[in-house]
Amino acid sequence: MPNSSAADGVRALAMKLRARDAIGADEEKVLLEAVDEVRDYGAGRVMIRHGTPIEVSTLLIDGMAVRFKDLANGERQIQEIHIAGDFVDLHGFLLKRLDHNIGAISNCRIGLVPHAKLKRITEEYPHLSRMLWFSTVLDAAIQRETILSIGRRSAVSRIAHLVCELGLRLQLIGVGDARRFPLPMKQSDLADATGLTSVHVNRMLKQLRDEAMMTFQKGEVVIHDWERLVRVAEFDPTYLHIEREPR
Amino acid sequence: MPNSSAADGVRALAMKLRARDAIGADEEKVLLEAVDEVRDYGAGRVMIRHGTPIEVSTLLIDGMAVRFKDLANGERQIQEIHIAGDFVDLHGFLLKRLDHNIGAISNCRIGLVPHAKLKRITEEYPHLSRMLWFSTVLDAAIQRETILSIGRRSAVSRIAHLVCELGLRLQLIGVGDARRFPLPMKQSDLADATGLTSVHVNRMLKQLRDEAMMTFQKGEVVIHDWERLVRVAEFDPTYLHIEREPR
DNA sequence: CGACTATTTGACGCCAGTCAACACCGGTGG
DNA sequence: CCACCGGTGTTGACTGGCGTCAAATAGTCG
Repeated sequence: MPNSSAADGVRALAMKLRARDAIGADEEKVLLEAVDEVRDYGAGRVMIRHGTPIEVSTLLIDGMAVRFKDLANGERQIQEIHIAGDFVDLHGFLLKRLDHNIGAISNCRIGLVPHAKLKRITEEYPHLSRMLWFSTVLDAAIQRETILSIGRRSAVSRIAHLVCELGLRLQLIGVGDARRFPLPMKQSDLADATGLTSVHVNRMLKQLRDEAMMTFQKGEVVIHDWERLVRVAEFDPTYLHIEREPR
Repeated sequence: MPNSSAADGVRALAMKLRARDAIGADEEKVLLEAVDEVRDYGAGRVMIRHGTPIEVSTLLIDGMAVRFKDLANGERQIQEIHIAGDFVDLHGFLLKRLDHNIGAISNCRIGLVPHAKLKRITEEYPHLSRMLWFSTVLDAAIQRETILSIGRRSAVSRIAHLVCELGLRLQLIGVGDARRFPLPMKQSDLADATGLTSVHVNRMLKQLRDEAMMTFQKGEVVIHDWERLVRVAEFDPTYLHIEREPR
């Protein structure tokens, strides 16, 4: 299990937000104080099940988690991939119950933030509230790009795009670099995230490897030709809104 | 062009929100006062182009609009369909520039709300702010369901699902009923919304017609067998969060 | 070493895409 | 009133990208 603390999770969140606007030390402190409890989940576990009323939101402190839904025939669709510093179900503060599941891809450590504390933040810290709001609309932007990927991009392109996005998001919280980063997903997870089958994901990964663009082995992505990967993915990071603006 | 007023748009928004929580007359008034200007756009026009910095948000007063992105090869993906009462780019308040385009499907009338006024709302009306926040996370929930549709549902199922969702959303704002509602989209629009081609959309519509589930002609949907349509779509409206809760 | 899970590869099938022709419909102008 | 026209919808024949099925290989943990 990870050995990070709530402070590490909040730090990752702050890094992510600071790429978009200034966050004061006081605001970071408010966030840290909002974390009530820390929990661990093993890889593969479902951390939150859809439909259950919730009164806390979940900050991912360490590990990789996903939001997903299942269909009756057992097919699964991953709707967003989350990394440390992501407030996985902050939207649950408004929704009161989730419409999807949240699963641990790798071993995960999470911090629980009671909605009562979030409510107090909305009443007392307007700017911080807006930044939390921002983080939910950023998630939505990422999900919209996923709609484009799955709806219109080819299989190779979808995988390339997913890799570009995750590489960039991980860099923002100080994990990995432009050429190499950890990705603890199975090929079947990638399939569920891209709307493909694991067999076809495997074929596309081979293609990307054969064409010397990138390698994905043993939970690590190595990018050999970022330029070409970006071109194949039609990756345009605008939707990640990496710009410091007063928000 | 439509002949509705800003008040009609705000009323639709209030109806939509009141299906999820109580909204006071005072709060509705604040919303109405936030609308600065009303504009019309003809069907097919692009109302907001991605990338341009924005300082107002757009309330759809009348008509049908979509968020969409294009790929280099000219393919288009519609990411969400909007109806009267939808705050089409409320998230632009936080994002400062949009990462997608907003287009008018039918003739549209919109109300412009300056971000300065939204900011004041976040500082003075916490509950209303949370409801606006809610409406952005509701959009995100709808977009997540779209990811599931496009990623894992069959072609017929995607179209059936889209129809079920729109029927329900329109009912909430008092348009149409459970058996019949207006849908001013072309088959090619449906294709762009479902990640299919217009030819295949046509075939699936024929199938739904032949099996006496629903008809879509001349901009109107008539549902003949709601039960069966829901089953084909695997439509579960939980994700629309139609429950009054203190938020 | 053995059991299990994940990855890899090949052969084959099908759902949806492509291409193309034709029908329909409302609008416009002679 | 009809000829024409552009946009949209409809249909058929054919193609192809990705899915399915299945078996072999590699990696992991006891």
